[in-house]
Amino acid sequence: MAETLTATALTLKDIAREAGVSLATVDRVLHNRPGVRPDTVRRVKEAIERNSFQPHVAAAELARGRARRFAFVMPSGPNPFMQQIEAYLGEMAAWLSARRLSVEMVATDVFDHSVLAASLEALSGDYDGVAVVALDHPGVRAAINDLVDAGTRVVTLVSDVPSSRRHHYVGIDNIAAGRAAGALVGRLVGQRSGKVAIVAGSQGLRDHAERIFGFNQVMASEFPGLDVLPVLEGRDEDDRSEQLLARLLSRQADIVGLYNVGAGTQGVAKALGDSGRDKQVVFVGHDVTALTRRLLLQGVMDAAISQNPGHEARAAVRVLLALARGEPILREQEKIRIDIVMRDNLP
Amino acid sequence: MAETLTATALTLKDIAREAGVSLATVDRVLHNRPGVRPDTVRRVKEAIERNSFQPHVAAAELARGRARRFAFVMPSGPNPFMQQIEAYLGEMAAWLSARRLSVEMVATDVFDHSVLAASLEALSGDYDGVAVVALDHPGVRAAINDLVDAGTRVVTLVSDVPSSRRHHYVGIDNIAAGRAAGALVGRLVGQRSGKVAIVAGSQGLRDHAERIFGFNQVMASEFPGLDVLPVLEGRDEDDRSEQLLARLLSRQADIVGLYNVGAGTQGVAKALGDSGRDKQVVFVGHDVTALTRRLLLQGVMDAAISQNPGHEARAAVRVLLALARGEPILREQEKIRIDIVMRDNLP
DNA sequence: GGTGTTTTGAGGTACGCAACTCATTTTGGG
DNA sequence: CCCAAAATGAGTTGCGTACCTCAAAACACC
Repeated sequence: MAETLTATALTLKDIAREAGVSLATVDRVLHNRPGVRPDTVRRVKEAIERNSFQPHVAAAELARGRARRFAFVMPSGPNPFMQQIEAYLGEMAAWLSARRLSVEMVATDVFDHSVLAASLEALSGDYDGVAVVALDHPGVRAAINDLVDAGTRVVTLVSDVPSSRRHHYVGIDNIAAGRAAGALVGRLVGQRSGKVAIVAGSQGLRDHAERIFGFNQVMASEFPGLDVLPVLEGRDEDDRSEQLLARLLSRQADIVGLYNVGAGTQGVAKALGDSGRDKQVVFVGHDVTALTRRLLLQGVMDAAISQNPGHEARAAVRVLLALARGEPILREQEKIRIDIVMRDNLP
Repeated sequence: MAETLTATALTLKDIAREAGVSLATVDRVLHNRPGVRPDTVRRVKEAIERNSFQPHVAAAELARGRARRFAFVMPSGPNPFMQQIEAYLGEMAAWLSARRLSVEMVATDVFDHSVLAASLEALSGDYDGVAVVALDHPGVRAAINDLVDAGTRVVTLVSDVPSSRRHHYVGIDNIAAGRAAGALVGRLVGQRSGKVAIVAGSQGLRDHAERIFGFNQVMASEFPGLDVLPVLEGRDEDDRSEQLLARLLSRQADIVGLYNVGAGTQGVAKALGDSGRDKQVVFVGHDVTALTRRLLLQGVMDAAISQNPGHEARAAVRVLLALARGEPILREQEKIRIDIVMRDNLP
C-alpha cells in the first residue's frame, strides 16, 4: 500500500568503507582530482553506483563556502520582456538569498553582434553561470564558446544559438509555436476559404523564421482551402507593420486569416481596425501583454500564442544552478511550454 | 548597466550583534522557543528585517539532521493519472535523494470518504507533509484539519477541500477550465447553430461541477445560438457513458458540440464513432493520455484541456518542502496552468 | 635492491545553523 | 529589599561535505 521512493542516508564515509579506501580517495574521485589509480577510481565509482549514492546537496553547498554568481545578459532599452524577466527574478529574491545566490542583470544591445559578443567576453571568469538572450551570429557563438571553455555555465534564453556549445536552451520550440498558430487560424476560420496574411519582424530572425515555417507546414497540409500570402516584414515596428498590412488589405478582399509573428501588434491591429474587417478576419498573434490582452477582450484578436516569462526566468536560474552543482537537470520541468490564450482563458 | 539582486552574506552571528543579544536568543526567536521578553523578540525581528536576513537553507538543512518524509495519498486502482504522478516523482528520485527527502505513495479509495479519512488519520505524526487527492466531505475535512493541528503540512492535489485548513491547493482552476472548453466548442463550431451535449462523471464531484459551471457560463453569454442539453452522468465509466451518449445521439439529430468533463473517454468516443457523426460534432475533453492523443490525431477529438501532471507532482513536493522549511512559496511558480491541446500542439 | 615517483591514508579545519546545557543576570512580586 | 522566576549569555556538539596538508605505503624503473 505504501511504496517509498528515494532516501538513501549514506554518506561519503560509507562509500569509502564500501570501496575499501579512505575518505580522501573518495573525495579525489568525486572531484576528478589527480593521483588515483584507474582501478581504484573504478572501485569507488562502483560503490557509488551500487548504492546509488547522492552527495547531500546541503552539505556540499555549505562546505563550498563562496556564493555563486549568475549574470543575465538581456536587451537594453524599455523592453517589456526584460522588465518581466527582471520582475520575476525579483520575486525570487528570498529564494535566491536563502541559497546564497546572486543574480546580476547586464543590459546590452543584443541585436548588435559585436556589442553582444564584447559584453559576453567581459563576463569571463567573474561568474559561475550566464543566461543570455542571444543573437545567432558567428561572433556571438565564439563568445559563448569562450565562456564555456573558461568553465562558465551558459544557457541561452528565449532565442537559441544551437551551433554554440551552450549547456542548455531555455525557451519555446518556435516551429511548434508556428504550428499551433496555423492550427488555430485554420480551425477558427472554419468552412470559409480565402487568403491568409503573415506579418513578421524579419525572416532573418531565427525565431520568426521558425514560426513561419511551422505555420506554413500546417496550412499546407491541413488547410488546402486557405492560401498563404507572402510574408510582410514589419521589422517589429508599429508604423511599418500598419502600412504594409493596410496596403495588403486594400488590395485583397478575401483575407480571412492573419498571423502576426512578432511585435508591432499595435500597428497590425490598427490596420485591421481601419479596414473595418477586424471581426471577419481571424487574427492570431504572440504573447500576452497589456495590448494583446485588450485586443483579445475586444474580440479583435482571436488567440495569442504565449510563453510564460516567469517560467523562463525561474527555469534559467534552476538550470544554471543545477549545472553549477553538477546535478541532473529535470528536463520535463525546465521545458518551456506554449500556451494558447483566448479571451476566456486569459491568465 | 549591471544591477544586482539578492546576496546578503550575513549570518546569525551578525544578527545577534546587530540586535545586541546572544546567538542563543536569536535562535530562540527564530524558532519560537519560549523564554524571551516580547521587547527582545521585537529587537531581534527588527534586526532580521532591517538586513532582510535569510537563514542559509543549506546550513539549516544540514543542522537539522533528520530527513523529511512526505506522503502522497492517491486513488487506488489502475488510474492513469496516479501512474503519471508516480512516474514524475520517480524522475525526481535523484533530486529528492540529494536533499534527503523521502516520498511515499499511499494508495486508497479516495472516493469513499470514510476510507479516505481513515487513511489520513493513520498518517498522523509520521510525516512532515502530506499531499492528498481529496474528496470534499466533512469527514475528510476533519481528517485534514487533524493532520494540520498535529503539525503536518497538507496540500490538496488536483481536487481541493477549500473549507479545510489545508496549507495549499495544487491544481487548476476548474471553472476557468470549463470556460476554456466552452470557448473552444463555441469557436470551433463556428457559424452553425444546434445543440451541445455534456458528459460528466458526476455533478457531485466538485471539479466536475465547477467545470460545467464555467462551460455553461461561456455558452450562455457568448454563444446564444448553441443550446446546452442536460448533463449526462456517466460516473467516469466507459460503458455507462457510451450508452447514455448513444441514446442521446440517436434522439437528437442536431448535436454540433460535445464536452466530456471527466473520464470515460473511451465510451464517449465509441458512441460518437458509432453514430457516424464524429467528424461533424466538435468534441472537447480533458487530459492528454494515450487515448486522447490518438483521438486528437484521428480528428475525432478537436481539443483537450490539459493539466500538466508532472508540474502538479513537482509543485506538490516543492510546496510541501517550502512549508516544512518555513520558506515562502513562489505562488506564480506553483500555480497550475490550463493547457489547450489540439492536434498540432500535442506535447 | 635502491631510488624516485605515484598513490593512498589519516587527519584537520571550516561552512552556518539547530539544539541543547548550564551558569549568570535581570526582572517582578510581595 | 529579597527571592523565586524569568530571561539571557556563553558555550558545545554535530550535521556531511570541500579542501587542504603531511606522512606512509606501494609502485615502477634501472
